[in-house]
Amino acid sequence: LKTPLKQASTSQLVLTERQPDCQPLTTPPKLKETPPADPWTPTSNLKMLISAASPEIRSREQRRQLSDSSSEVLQTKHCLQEHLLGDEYEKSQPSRKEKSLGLLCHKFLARYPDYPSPSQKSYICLDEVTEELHVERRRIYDIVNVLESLHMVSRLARNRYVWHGRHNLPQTLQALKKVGEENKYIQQIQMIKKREYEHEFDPDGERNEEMASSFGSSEQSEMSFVELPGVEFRAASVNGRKYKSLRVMSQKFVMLFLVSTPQIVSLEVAAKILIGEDQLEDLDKSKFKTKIRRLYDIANVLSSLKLIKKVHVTEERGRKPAFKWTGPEVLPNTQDTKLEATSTTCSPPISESIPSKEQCSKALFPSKGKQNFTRHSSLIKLVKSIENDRRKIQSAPTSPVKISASTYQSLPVFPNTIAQFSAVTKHQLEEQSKTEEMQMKCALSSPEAVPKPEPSQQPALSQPLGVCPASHSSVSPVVLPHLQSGVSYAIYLHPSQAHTVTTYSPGFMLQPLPCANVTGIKSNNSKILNKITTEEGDTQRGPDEPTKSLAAEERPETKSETSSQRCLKRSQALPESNLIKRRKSDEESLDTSLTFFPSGYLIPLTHCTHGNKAECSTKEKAGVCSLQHTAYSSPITGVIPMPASELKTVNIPAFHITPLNIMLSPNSIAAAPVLSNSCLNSSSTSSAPNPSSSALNFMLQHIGLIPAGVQVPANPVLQHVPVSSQSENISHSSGSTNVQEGKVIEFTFYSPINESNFLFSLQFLQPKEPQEPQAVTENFFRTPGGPNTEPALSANSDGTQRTSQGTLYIPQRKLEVSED
DNA sequence: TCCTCCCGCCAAGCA
DNA sequence: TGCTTGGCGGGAGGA
Repeated sequence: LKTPLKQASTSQLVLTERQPDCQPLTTPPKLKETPPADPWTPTSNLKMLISAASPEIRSREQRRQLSDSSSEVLQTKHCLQEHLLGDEYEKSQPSRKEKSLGLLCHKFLARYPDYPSPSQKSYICLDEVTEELHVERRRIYDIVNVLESLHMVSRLARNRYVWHGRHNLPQTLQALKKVGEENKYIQQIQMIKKREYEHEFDPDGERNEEMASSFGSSEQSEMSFVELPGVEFRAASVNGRKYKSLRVMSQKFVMLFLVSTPQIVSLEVAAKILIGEDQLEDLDKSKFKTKIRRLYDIANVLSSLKLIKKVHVTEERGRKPAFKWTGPEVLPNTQDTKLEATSTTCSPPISESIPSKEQCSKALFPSKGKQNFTRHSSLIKLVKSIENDRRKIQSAPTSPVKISASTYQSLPVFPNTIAQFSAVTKHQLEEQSKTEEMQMKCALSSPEAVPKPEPSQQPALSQPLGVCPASHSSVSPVVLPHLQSGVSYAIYLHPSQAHTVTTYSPGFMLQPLPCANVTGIKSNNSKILNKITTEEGDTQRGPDEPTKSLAAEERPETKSETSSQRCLKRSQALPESNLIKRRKSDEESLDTSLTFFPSGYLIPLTHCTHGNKAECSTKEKAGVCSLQHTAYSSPITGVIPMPASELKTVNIPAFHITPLNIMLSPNSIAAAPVLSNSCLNSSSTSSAPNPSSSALNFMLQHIGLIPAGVQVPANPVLQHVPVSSQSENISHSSGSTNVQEGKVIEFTFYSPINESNFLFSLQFLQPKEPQEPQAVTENFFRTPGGPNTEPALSANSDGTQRTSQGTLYIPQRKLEVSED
């Protein structure tokens, strides 16, 4: 409500302007001329009193007042002040509760449906809202920012937002929970509580230092904004303030609830964590108070959303205000791939809702920004650690086992593993780019977060794919001799891309990488690559713009495209074009034909699953995959499980297959399978390290091909089938002697879990005809049916065993999944 | 007295 | 240069 007090403040300004001789803080002189429409009579006076007592009447009256000239409002105001002196006047003012942000948020939410029809997008005009709710714009920002953090609204343009309602809430909460787990909030909360006990009588003493160390150990220094596919955060202004944005605070506040058990978070703890993430060295009282203020703001909005409610917790030190989560229960992350957690710094400030492919391509790289890329020791350590953890679990009795904080982190929460994997990969990639040597490696990832569905429920391939054979001779996945039936995975790579990944042997991994373009990455572009990589690592901004532009370019016009997206597209048309221009300019300045695609991310192929054929079919045709689909596949790897009954095209988001540098010990070569394929370079085999058995076992375990704890023999037998395939369909023929386009390397291994053999194959495809960078970009993301694309995925069944076969096609890259 | 949080200043940055 | 956005903290109402 635009309260009389508010009007007073406004009126004073106006009065000062219009009546320079009138002091703002003094009671204005009684107006000699009363408004003709509302003469100041005893009746009107009574009316005013009633209005003041009744918010509804007052609101109506205030609306009328707003329609009047400001001078009239002033006059009424001043008259009221004169007639209601002292306490009377104060009593006429609405109480603070009536002006609370929570109540205002209620009013705000009442304007929009919880679940708006996609066809009826609600647009929020801040001017209208502020006028109708009679509040300052500033207050609306507070509400909108929190709502935006939950993806209930998204900024469309200046002064304009789109109302999404609660459609995105489950996904958002799941994403937040995931990120919260990764951010080790549980440990932080425990640490803070521990500190409170230890320093009960030393509130200021050494706590800061210890807090800093505890937070520093987890390196949670960056605020990030968790995004959802299709609901991209578009900061009004890309500036440093966004790191302290109410949005980010809101998300992190919610994370605390989602990871806590019970889901009660005190403001004090929340503030400390937020401060700890923000500035460890400034744990002063004023900052703490400010944080608390903001948390109250957020809490008010969340309370209005009925996501939390105020409670009090009584501890040794007294009664503390806290909030309890009353929102929907967020189940364990079984569909992480639907979610996205991206640092705000990575968020294109002007991109519109980056849909499907691009979003998907990001999704496997859960937030936390650059620390993901800077904090790591080595993959070997990681793998060993995970293996040890797994062994602990495997060997543990059924009774609960106390897990240390560190163990906890790496163990049950697979996304952490992936994130660290990615961090390692990222880091190593940077080094790769510096040395201008890259080599394909085999990698994979992706443990099943949930029990694998029954075959009846999941008739097709359920194993996540993520493994792909290396392009080089040094590459050698584990292969077992059992070839009863096989599942083949093939990743088709553009030769020009393949030749750029030659340094470190083993593997691929879907990971963030400013990489690849249709024309390939030239070796002499390492500087460029390095530059971009560095930018990404340091600021997370390097790949932003390409991401945005590409996302915009790839965005298909589909039925699924919401009106808001269209509107957004319109509103973003200019920025996008600017980005394109800028990118083209950059390309020109770099004197390279390369088109750097946005930083890729592990792809949530679950986005593109086939779970709902009817639902997906139209979108698939248009190149858009529903993000709502339940996925059978790994959230990490590139597997697209395909029920045999759904032999049809499935589009997948664009993703990047990039080399994963697995730090391998030289002796791991001994464990490498023997590659007899002549197309493999034997010298590379010996010169480049191969995946250690532990690493391979880790990977195989995580893609669900072997049970945890089971070790694949270190001397697998590789069976490869030379394949020549210039076409984009899989065919088998003789191989050649070089790793060139059209060459296929295949190998198999037996999965005791699936009781079937898996055949992995790698093929290099003939590049498409050169195109202009601009066009290339378009083509890269062109949806199936486009000139350079073909059905992304197909599958079939032989009826004898779980069988699926599919070809995941990415321009210049092709991933085939087949299972016999 | 402390909790709660309204309120609006004012800076950043966009158009 | 004006406007939008939103960080920030004073300070007042409420418990």
